[in-house]
Amino acid sequence: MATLASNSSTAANASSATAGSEATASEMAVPEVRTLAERVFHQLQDAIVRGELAPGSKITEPGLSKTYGISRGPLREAMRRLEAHRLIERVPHVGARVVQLSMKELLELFDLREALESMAARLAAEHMSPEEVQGLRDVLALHEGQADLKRGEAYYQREGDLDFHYCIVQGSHNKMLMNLLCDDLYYLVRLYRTQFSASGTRPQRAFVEHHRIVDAIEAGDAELAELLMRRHVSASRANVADRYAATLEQSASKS
Amino acid sequence: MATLASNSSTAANASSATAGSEATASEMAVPEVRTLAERVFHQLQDAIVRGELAPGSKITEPGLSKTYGISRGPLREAMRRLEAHRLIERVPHVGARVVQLSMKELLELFDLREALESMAARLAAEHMSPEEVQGLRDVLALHEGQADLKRGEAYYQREGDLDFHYCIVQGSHNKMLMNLLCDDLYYLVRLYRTQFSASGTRPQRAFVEHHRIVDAIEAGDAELAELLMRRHVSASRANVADRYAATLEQSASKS
DNA sequence: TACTTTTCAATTGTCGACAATTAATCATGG
DNA sequence: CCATGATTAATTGTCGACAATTGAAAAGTA
Repeated sequence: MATLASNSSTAANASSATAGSEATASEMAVPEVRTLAERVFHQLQDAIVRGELAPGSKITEPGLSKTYGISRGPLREAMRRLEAHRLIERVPHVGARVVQLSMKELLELFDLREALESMAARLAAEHMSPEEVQGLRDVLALHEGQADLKRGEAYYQREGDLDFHYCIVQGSHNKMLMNLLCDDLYYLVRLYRTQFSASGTRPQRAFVEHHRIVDAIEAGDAELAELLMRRHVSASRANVADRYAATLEQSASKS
Repeated sequence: MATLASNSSTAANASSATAGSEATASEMAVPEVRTLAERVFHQLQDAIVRGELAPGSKITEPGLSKTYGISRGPLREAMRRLEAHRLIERVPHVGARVVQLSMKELLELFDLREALESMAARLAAEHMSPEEVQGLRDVLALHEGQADLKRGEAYYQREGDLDFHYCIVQGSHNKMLMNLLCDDLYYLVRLYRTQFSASGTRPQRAFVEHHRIVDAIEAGDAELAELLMRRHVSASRANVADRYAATLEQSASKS
C-alpha cells in the first residue's frame, strides 16, 4: 500500500508532508488534469506501463477514441506526447504500436541510467539537505520492513527500489535531470519490468548498496556517491544480462 | 559552407557517402516530411534555434496558423512535439512561449552533457570502427583548416564543435543516447549559443582536447576517453560560468 | 497453382466551426 | 486617484466531417 505504481514519488513527498493528509495518498500531486488530452495521456501512460496495453500491440485512433470517450483531436495530442516519451512508436499514415523493448535497447537504457544516476548521486551528495537525507533513510527503513514481511516476494521491493532512486534524483536539485529520469526513463524501466515480468532479484545485496550510497551522500562525498551509484546500476545491468543469457541457453537446450 | 546549421550531422555522414551526391547536401536525410505537422515542426524548431522566434516571446496558434498556412490541428501537434523537446513551454488555457534559458538551467544542461557525453565517449572507444575513427579525424582536420582561415571568428568553429560531438555520439552505437543528445540536448545547446550570442572562446585549447579524445578512442581506451570527455565538457561549463560571473561583475560596477 | 493487378475498406491526416476559459478593458464606487 | 468588479474580445480546447494514403482482400492471367 505504501508504494503505489502510478505516481510513485511517494516517499519523496512523504518526508516534507508530515501531517494532515487531505488526499487519500492514492491520487496526489497530478499537476495536469486541466484538459482532456492531459488526462488521457496519463491514463494511456499507466495502461502501457502496467501492461494493460500489450507491448507491440497496434493501437488505433478510432479504437482509443471510443474507449476513452473523447474525440480524436485531444487523443492525437496525447499520442504525440506518448511518442515523445518513447512509450509508443508511430509511422506516418500507418499507425502506432506500443513499444516492445528488445534486450539490446534495455541494455542501452541501463547505460543511460548509469551515466545519469551516477551524476545524480554526485549532485545529491553536494546539494542534499540533512532533512532530505533523513527522508532517504526513512524510505530505506520502510522498504526493509516490507521486505522482511514478504521475503522472496520481491515485486514490492522493486517498486521500492525505484522510490529510492526517485529520492536521489530529487536530491540532485537538477530539474532537467529530474525530468529526464522521472518523467521518461523510469517509466521505461517500469515498462520493462512488466514486459519481462522481471521478478526482482538480488534484493539483499541491493539493500546494502543503497545504504552505502546514502552514507556517501550524507558524508558529502560526491565522488564516492557517484562511484557507488555507478556500480549499483552497472551490477543491476549485469544481472539482467546474465539472466537473459541464461534464458537463451535454456531455450536453446530445450529445442 | 561546410557546417550547416539545420541538419548538422554533416561530417558524420560525409565519411560514408563518398561519391555521387544526388542531393545538394543542403537538404539531406530529413526522414520525416511526409506530413504537415512534421514539416512545420522542423521549421519551428529551426526558427527557434536560430533565434528568429525570440526567447520568451509568446507564440499564438492563430498567428502561426496564418504564418505557415496550415490549420491549427497539425500545428498543435507540432507544438506538442516542440514542448516535448523543451523548446517551448505551454500553460493550459493560457498559451505557449519560446523557452528562455536561465544561467541556472544552462549549467544544469552542462551537467547532463557531462554525464551523457562522457558515457558516449566510453562507448565510442569500445565500439567505434577504424573507418569511423578516420571520419572523426577528417572532421577535426576540416575544422582546423577553417579555424586557420578565419582566426578569431570562432562562430563556425563552434558549430564544428557540435559536429565533433555528434560524431562521438554516433560512434557510441547507442540509439537511445543518440536520440537524447542529438534530438534534444544539442538543439538546446544551439539555442543557448544564439540566445547568449556566445562567441565561442578557448578554441585552440578545445582543439587539442578533441585530439586527445580521438587518440583515446582510437586506442580503445574507454576509461581515458570517458575521463577526457568529461573534463572537456566540464571545462566548457566552467568557462561559461566564469564569463557569466564576469558579466555580472561588469554590470554591477557600471550601476 | 502461383503471381500480378485491381479494388476497396479502414485508418490516418487535415480542416473549419463551436464551446470553454482566460486576460485585458472599461466602468463604477470608495 | 486607486481599487474592485463586470464585460468583452481573443485565444485555447474540443468536436465532427472530409480528403488522402495504406494494406489487404479479391479478381484475373500465365
